[in-house]
Amino acid sequence: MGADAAIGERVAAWFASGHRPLPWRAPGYPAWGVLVSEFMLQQTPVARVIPRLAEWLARWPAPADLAAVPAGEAVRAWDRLGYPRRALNLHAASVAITERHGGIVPSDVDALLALPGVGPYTARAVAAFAYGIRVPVVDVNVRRVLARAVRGVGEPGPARTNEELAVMETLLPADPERARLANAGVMELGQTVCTARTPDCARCPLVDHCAWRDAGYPAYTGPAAPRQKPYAGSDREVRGRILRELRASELPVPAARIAGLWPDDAQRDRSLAGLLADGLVEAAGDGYALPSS
DNA sequence: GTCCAGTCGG
DNA sequence: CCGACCGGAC
Repeated sequence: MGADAAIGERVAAWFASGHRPLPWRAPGYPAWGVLVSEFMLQQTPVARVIPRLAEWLARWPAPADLAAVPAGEAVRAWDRLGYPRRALNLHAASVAITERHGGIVPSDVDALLALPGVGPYTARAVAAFAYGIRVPVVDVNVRRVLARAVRGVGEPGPARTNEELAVMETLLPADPERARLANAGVMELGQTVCTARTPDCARCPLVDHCAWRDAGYPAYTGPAAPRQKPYAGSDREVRGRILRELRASELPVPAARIAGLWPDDAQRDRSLAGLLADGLVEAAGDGYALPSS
Protein backbone atom coordinates (compact mmCIF):
# COMPACT_ATOMS: atom_id res chain seq x y z
CA MET A 1 0.00 0.00 0.00
CA GLY A 2 1.38 3.40 -0.96
CA ALA A 3 1.59 6.30 1.44
CA ASP A 4 -1.53 7.92 0.02
CA ALA A 5 -3.60 4.76 0.27
CA ALA A 6 -2.50 4.41 3.90
CA ILE A 7 -3.85 7.88 4.55
CA GLY A 8 -7.23 6.97 3.08
CA GLU A 9 -7.56 3.79 5.11
CA ARG A 10 -6.49 5.49 8.32
CA VAL A 11 -8.99 8.27 7.93
CA ALA A 12 -11.77 5.85 6.98
CA ALA A 13 -11.10 3.85 10.14
CA TRP A 14 -10.96 7.00 12.26
CA PHE A 15 -14.24 8.25 10.82
CA ALA A 16 -15.99 4.90 11.18
CA SER A 17 -15.03 4.80 14.86
CA GLY A 18 -17.20 7.79 15.65
CA HIS A 19 -18.29 11.08 14.19
CA ARG A 20 -20.91 13.72 14.73
CA PRO A 21 -24.44 12.58 13.83
CA LEU A 22 -25.05 14.97 10.95
CA PRO A 23 -28.54 14.41 9.52
CA TRP A 24 -27.40 13.94 5.91
CA ARG A 25 -25.16 11.08 7.03
CA ALA A 26 -28.02 9.05 8.50
CA PRO A 27 -28.50 5.67 6.80
CA GLY A 28 -31.23 5.85 4.17
CA TYR A 29 -31.20 9.64 4.03
CA PRO A 30 -32.78 10.47 0.65
CA ALA A 31 -30.63 11.66 -2.26
CA TRP A 32 -32.83 14.73 -2.53
CA GLY A 33 -32.02 15.55 1.08
CA VAL A 34 -28.32 15.13 0.38
CA LEU A 35 -28.59 17.43 -2.64
CA VAL A 36 -30.45 20.11 -0.66
CA SER A 37 -27.95 19.84 2.19
CA GLU A 38 -25.03 20.26 -0.21
CA PHE A 39 -26.56 23.38 -1.74
CA MET A 40 -27.08 24.82 1.74
CA LEU A 41 -23.54 23.88 2.75
CA GLN A 42 -21.96 25.82 -0.11
CA GLN A 43 -20.13 28.48 1.93
CA THR A 44 -22.48 28.17 4.90
CA PRO A 45 -21.26 26.46 8.10
CA VAL A 46 -22.78 23.14 9.15
CA ALA A 47 -24.33 24.51 12.34
CA ARG A 48 -26.41 27.05 10.43
CA VAL A 49 -27.65 24.52 7.90
CA ILE A 50 -29.05 21.81 10.16
CA PRO A 51 -32.31 23.52 11.26
CA ARG A 52 -33.07 24.96 7.81
CA LEU A 53 -32.61 21.65 6.06
CA ALA A 54 -35.31 19.93 8.12
CA GLU A 55 -37.80 22.71 7.42
CA TRP A 56 -37.06 22.59 3.71
CA LEU A 57 -37.49 18.85 3.37
CA ALA A 58 -40.70 18.87 5.40
CA ARG A 59 -42.14 21.37 2.96
CA TRP A 60 -40.70 19.91 -0.24
CA PRO A 61 -40.03 16.18 0.36
CA ALA A 62 -39.15 15.48 -3.29
CA PRO A 63 -37.75 17.44 -6.25
CA ALA A 64 -41.17 17.58 -7.94
CA ASP A 65 -42.64 19.28 -4.88
CA LEU A 66 -40.21 22.15 -5.13
CA ALA A 67 -40.49 22.26 -8.92
CA ALA A 68 -44.23 22.81 -8.55
CA VAL A 69 -43.92 26.15 -6.75
CA PRO A 70 -42.59 29.49 -8.05
CA ALA A 71 -38.87 30.11 -7.68
CA GLY A 72 -39.70 33.03 -5.41
CA GLU A 73 -41.01 30.62 -2.80
CA ALA A 74 -37.60 28.95 -2.73
CA VAL A 75 -35.89 32.32 -2.32
CA ARG A 76 -38.28 33.21 0.49
CA ALA A 77 -37.77 29.92 2.30
CA TRP A 78 -34.00 30.26 1.92
CA ASP A 79 -34.36 33.12 4.39
CA ARG A 80 -30.98 34.40 5.58
CA LEU A 81 -28.77 31.46 4.70
CA GLY A 82 -26.90 33.75 2.32
CA TYR A 83 -26.02 33.57 -1.37
CA PRO A 84 -29.70 33.39 -2.39
CA ARG A 85 -28.75 32.47 -5.95
CA ARG A 86 -28.34 29.02 -4.46
CA ALA A 87 -32.09 28.94 -3.77
CA LEU A 88 -32.79 29.94 -7.36
CA ASN A 89 -30.37 27.31 -8.64
CA LEU A 90 -31.81 24.64 -6.36
CA HIS A 91 -35.28 25.41 -7.66
CA ALA A 92 -34.04 25.26 -11.27
CA ALA A 93 -32.27 22.00 -10.46
CA SER A 94 -35.50 20.56 -9.08
CA VAL A 95 -37.24 21.46 -12.34
CA ALA A 96 -34.47 19.83 -14.39
CA ILE A 97 -34.59 16.70 -12.22
CA THR A 98 -38.35 16.51 -12.61
CA GLU A 99 -38.28 17.03 -16.38
CA ARG A 100 -35.11 15.22 -17.39
CA HIS A 101 -34.64 12.57 -14.73
CA GLY A 102 -38.16 11.49 -13.84
CA GLY A 103 -38.03 13.23 -10.49
CA ILE A 104 -35.05 11.18 -9.29
CA VAL A 105 -31.78 12.91 -8.35
CA PRO A 106 -29.23 11.53 -10.84
CA SER A 107 -26.27 9.52 -9.58
CA ASP A 108 -23.99 10.14 -12.55
CA VAL A 109 -21.37 12.84 -11.94
CA ASP A 110 -21.73 14.36 -15.40
CA ALA A 111 -25.53 14.45 -15.14
CA LEU A 112 -25.17 16.13 -11.75
CA LEU A 113 -22.66 18.64 -13.11
CA ALA A 114 -25.20 19.63 -15.76
CA LEU A 115 -27.62 20.81 -13.04
CA PRO A 116 -27.63 24.54 -12.24
CA GLY A 117 -25.63 25.39 -9.12
CA VAL A 118 -23.89 22.01 -9.07
CA GLY A 119 -20.12 22.23 -9.43
CA PRO A 120 -17.22 19.81 -8.96
CA TYR A 121 -17.70 19.53 -5.21
CA THR A 122 -21.47 19.15 -5.05
CA ALA A 123 -21.70 16.70 -7.94
CA ARG A 124 -19.20 14.33 -6.37
CA ALA A 125 -20.59 14.78 -2.87
CA VAL A 126 -24.03 13.67 -4.07
CA ALA A 127 -22.63 10.74 -6.05
CA ALA A 128 -20.46 9.63 -3.14
CA PHE A 129 -22.73 10.24 -0.14
CA ALA A 130 -26.19 9.70 -1.59
CA TYR A 131 -25.30 6.81 -3.90
CA GLY A 132 -22.09 5.33 -2.50
CA ILE A 133 -20.17 5.81 -5.73
CA ARG A 134 -16.38 5.77 -5.44
CA VAL A 135 -15.46 9.28 -6.60
CA PRO A 136 -13.11 11.79 -4.94
CA VAL A 137 -14.86 14.58 -3.03
CA VAL A 138 -12.82 17.74 -2.56
CA ASP A 139 -13.99 20.70 -0.51
CA VAL A 140 -12.03 23.31 1.43
CA ASN A 141 -11.45 20.88 4.31
CA VAL A 142 -10.09 18.18 2.02
CA ARG A 143 -7.88 20.72 0.26
CA ARG A 144 -6.32 21.71 3.59
CA VAL A 145 -5.76 18.12 4.74
CA LEU A 146 -4.19 17.18 1.39
CA ALA A 147 -2.00 20.28 1.43
CA ARG A 148 -0.64 19.35 4.83
CA ALA A 149 -0.54 15.54 4.91
CA VAL A 150 0.49 14.97 1.28
CA ARG A 151 2.19 18.14 0.01
CA GLY A 152 3.70 19.20 3.34
CA VAL A 153 2.52 22.81 3.22
CA GLY A 154 0.41 24.60 5.78
CA GLU A 155 -2.30 26.02 3.50
CA PRO A 156 -3.91 24.80 0.29
CA GLY A 157 -3.43 28.08 -1.58
CA PRO A 158 -5.29 28.83 -4.82
CA ALA A 159 -7.52 26.05 -6.13
CA ARG A 160 -6.06 23.42 -8.47
CA THR A 161 -9.23 21.45 -8.92
CA ASN A 162 -8.15 18.71 -11.31
CA GLU A 163 -4.90 18.01 -9.50
CA GLU A 164 -6.60 17.89 -6.11
CA LEU A 165 -9.28 15.52 -7.41
CA ALA A 166 -6.55 13.27 -8.76
CA VAL A 167 -4.68 13.23 -5.45
CA MET A 168 -7.84 12.46 -3.49
CA GLU A 169 -8.60 9.69 -5.93
CA THR A 170 -5.25 8.01 -5.23
CA LEU A 171 -5.94 7.77 -1.53
CA LEU A 172 -9.46 6.35 -1.81
CA PRO A 173 -9.71 2.69 -0.80
CA ALA A 174 -10.81 0.39 -3.63
CA ASP A 175 -13.95 -0.71 -1.82
CA PRO A 176 -16.76 1.82 -2.41
CA GLU A 177 -17.96 1.77 1.19
CA ARG A 178 -14.45 2.36 2.52
CA ALA A 179 -14.04 5.07 -0.11
CA ARG A 180 -17.19 6.77 1.14
CA LEU A 181 -15.85 6.66 4.69
CA ALA A 182 -12.53 8.09 3.50
CA ASN A 183 -14.23 10.95 1.66
CA ALA A 184 -16.44 11.81 4.61
CA GLY A 185 -13.56 11.26 7.02
CA VAL A 186 -11.13 13.64 5.34
CA MET A 187 -13.83 16.31 5.29
CA GLU A 188 -14.60 15.74 8.97
CA LEU A 189 -10.90 15.68 9.82
CA GLY A 190 -10.38 19.03 8.17
CA GLN A 191 -13.38 20.52 9.90
CA THR A 192 -12.80 19.27 13.41
CA VAL A 193 -9.07 18.46 13.82
CA CYS A 194 -6.92 19.73 10.95
CA THR A 195 -8.51 23.17 11.15
CA ALA A 196 -7.29 26.29 9.40
CA ARG A 197 -6.20 28.24 12.47
CA THR A 198 -5.31 25.79 15.23
CA PRO A 199 -4.88 22.18 14.12
CA ASP A 200 -5.13 19.71 16.98
CA CYS A 201 -2.44 17.28 15.88
CA ALA A 202 -2.66 15.34 19.14
CA ARG A 203 -6.06 14.05 18.04
CA CYS A 204 -5.11 13.44 14.40
CA PRO A 205 -5.16 9.89 12.98
CA LEU A 206 -2.51 10.98 10.47
CA VAL A 207 -0.04 12.17 13.07
CA ASP A 208 2.51 9.66 11.75
CA HIS A 209 1.55 10.14 8.09
CA CYS A 210 1.72 13.91 7.76
CA ALA A 211 4.26 15.51 5.44
CA TRP A 212 3.70 18.90 7.04
CA ARG A 213 4.43 17.55 10.52
CA ASP A 214 7.45 15.61 9.23
CA ALA A 215 8.80 18.84 7.77
CA GLY A 216 8.49 20.64 11.10
CA TYR A 217 5.36 22.66 10.31
CA PRO A 218 6.99 25.10 7.89
CA ALA A 219 5.25 28.42 7.55
CA TYR A 220 3.23 28.79 4.35
CA THR A 221 5.14 30.67 1.66
CA GLY A 222 2.99 30.06 -1.41
CA PRO A 223 0.60 32.46 -3.09
CA ALA A 224 -1.69 34.21 -0.64
CA ALA A 225 -5.33 33.21 -0.58
CA PRO A 226 -7.49 35.92 -2.14
CA ARG A 227 -8.57 38.47 0.43
CA GLN A 228 -12.27 38.93 1.01
CA LYS A 229 -13.71 42.39 0.70
CA PRO A 230 -15.62 43.74 3.71
CA TYR A 231 -19.33 42.99 3.71
CA ALA A 232 -20.38 46.22 5.40
CA GLY A 233 -21.20 48.84 2.80
CA SER A 234 -20.82 46.42 -0.10
CA ASP A 235 -23.27 45.80 -2.92
CA ARG A 236 -23.80 42.43 -1.31
CA GLU A 237 -25.15 44.15 1.78
CA VAL A 238 -27.48 46.30 -0.32
CA ARG A 239 -28.71 43.29 -2.27
CA GLY A 240 -29.28 41.47 1.00
CA ARG A 241 -31.27 44.36 2.39
CA ILE A 242 -33.51 44.60 -0.67
CA LEU A 243 -34.12 40.88 -0.77
CA ARG A 244 -34.89 40.81 2.93
CA GLU A 245 -37.63 43.38 2.35
CA LEU A 246 -39.11 41.38 -0.53
CA ARG A 247 -39.04 38.14 1.44
CA ALA A 248 -40.97 39.79 4.24
CA SER A 249 -43.82 40.87 1.97
CA GLU A 250 -46.35 38.67 0.21
CA LEU A 251 -47.23 41.61 -2.05
CA PRO A 252 -44.94 43.57 -4.37
CA VAL A 253 -42.89 46.18 -2.55
CA PRO A 254 -43.36 49.71 -3.94
CA ALA A 255 -40.32 51.30 -5.56
CA ALA A 256 -40.54 54.13 -3.04
CA ARG A 257 -40.01 51.74 -0.18
CA ILE A 258 -37.03 50.15 -1.90
CA ALA A 259 -35.59 53.64 -2.28
CA GLY A 260 -35.65 54.06 1.49
CA LEU A 261 -33.55 50.97 2.11
CA TRP A 262 -30.19 52.48 1.19
CA PRO A 263 -29.10 56.13 1.00
CA ASP A 264 -26.67 55.90 -1.93
CA ASP A 265 -28.90 56.12 -5.03
CA ALA A 266 -26.31 54.88 -7.51
CA GLN A 267 -25.31 51.90 -5.40
CA ARG A 268 -28.91 51.01 -4.66
CA ASP A 269 -29.88 51.21 -8.34
CA ARG A 270 -26.87 49.14 -9.32
CA SER A 271 -27.67 46.49 -6.73
CA LEU A 272 -31.33 46.31 -7.72
CA ALA A 273 -30.38 46.03 -11.38
CA GLY A 274 -28.07 43.18 -10.44
CA LEU A 275 -30.84 41.37 -8.60
CA LEU A 276 -33.13 41.78 -11.63
CA ALA A 277 -30.44 40.53 -13.99
CA ASP A 278 -29.83 37.53 -11.74
CA GLY A 279 -33.53 36.67 -11.73
CA LEU A 280 -33.76 37.02 -7.96
CA VAL A 281 -36.18 39.94 -8.28
CA GLU A 282 -38.76 40.90 -10.87
CA ALA A 283 -40.66 44.09 -11.59
CA ALA A 284 -44.31 43.98 -10.47
CA GLY A 285 -46.50 46.96 -11.17
CA ASP A 286 -44.76 50.04 -9.79
CA GLY A 287 -42.73 47.88 -7.43
CA TYR A 288 -40.73 44.70 -7.13
CA ALA A 289 -41.29 41.15 -5.99
CA LEU A 290 -39.64 37.77 -5.72
CA PRO A 291 -39.81 35.78 -8.98
CA SER A 292 -43.33 34.49 -9.63
CA SER A 293 -42.32 31.67 -11.94
C1' DG B 1 -11.14 41.01 10.81
C1' DT B 2 -11.59 35.90 9.18
C1' DC B 3 -13.78 31.80 7.81
C1' DC B 4 -17.30 28.84 6.06
C1' DA B 5 -18.92 20.81 2.99
C1' DG B 6 -18.56 26.57 -3.70
C1' DT B 7 -20.32 28.15 -8.21
C1' DC B 8 -20.44 31.09 -11.99
C1' DG B 9 -19.40 34.55 -15.50
C1' DG B 10 -16.01 37.46 -17.48
C1' DC C 1 -7.27 32.21 -13.50
C1' DC C 2 -10.12 35.91 -10.72
C1' DG C 3 -13.76 38.53 -8.49
C1' DA C 4 -18.53 38.67 -7.07
C1' DC C 5 -21.80 36.67 -4.41
C1' DC C 6 -24.85 36.64 1.72
C1' DG C 7 -24.68 36.42 6.36
C1' DG C 8 -23.62 34.82 10.90
C1' DA C 9 -20.18 33.18 14.21
C1' DC C 10 -15.65 33.31 16.45
